[in-house]
Amino acid sequence: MHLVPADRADRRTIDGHRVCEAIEAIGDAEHVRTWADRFSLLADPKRLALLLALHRTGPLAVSDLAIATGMNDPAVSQALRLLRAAGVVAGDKEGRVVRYRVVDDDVRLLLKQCVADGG
Amino acid sequence: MHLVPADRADRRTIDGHRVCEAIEAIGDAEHVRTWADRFSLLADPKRLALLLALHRTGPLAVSDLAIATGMNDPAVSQALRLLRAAGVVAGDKEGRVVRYRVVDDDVRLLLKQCVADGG
DNA sequence: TCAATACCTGCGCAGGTATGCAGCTATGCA
DNA sequence: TGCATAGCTGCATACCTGCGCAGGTATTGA
Repeated sequence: MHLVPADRADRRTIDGHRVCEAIEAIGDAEHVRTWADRFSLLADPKRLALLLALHRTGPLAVSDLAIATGMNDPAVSQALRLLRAAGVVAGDKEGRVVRYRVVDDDVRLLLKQCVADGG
Repeated sequence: MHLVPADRADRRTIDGHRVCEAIEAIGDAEHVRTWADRFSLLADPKRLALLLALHRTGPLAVSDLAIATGMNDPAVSQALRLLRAAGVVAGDKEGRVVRYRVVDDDVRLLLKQCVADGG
């Protein structure tokens, strides 16, 4: 198999066959980017705290999240907007209160793994 | 239980008891930060590609990783330095070749989950 | 000793991102 | 209608981060 793109086919390799395996292992670039973006959403302590709270406690209002995490309301709101735009959380409006919950299964698994580690 | 710190105990809550649950759910701040940092390491497509290659293919040399990912050597080297400093990968020197491998079990689980999703 | 290879490091630039502040909209209640 | 509350948005600032370039170290082989 010649999986090495033409623009770098002339470079010297150490373990030639392994390079092809590695390219195969990495897989589709789009898939990698999707997961990198997912990890990026969890890479901020504030956002991760919000998600952990939502994951383990269930639907929570914005201002309650703000009190629980020590953030101010706009900061929570913006974090949730980001997560909502990515399809990770969804909000249910009840009067003037919006309760958010986690709706992404992949993220749920990641959070579960995070909780399993002595959390 | 009064888990709400004094500096924000006077703020009005929507679901008072849930705030305490949420604080408990978030857990230790140090733990959250540790995981956020972990996720941060996987949040870059290039780094994630490197880790996927190492995870699925086994020990690989720096220049082979560079060819497989399309990065240039210094970029790979710097990414590996970051991962090495975080204890995620380790390098075995053989003459002038250094082969890296994944050594962090938590990260391995995350990568496995990433691979499991149609990768 | 000289040259080539494999890898590492420091530096500077460009681009992205979090954060605080002020102000806005919408709902509930009297 | 008037007012307080819940949440959202825009903007400016400071910060972080990835990336390429140039140059340095260590090992191999002639």
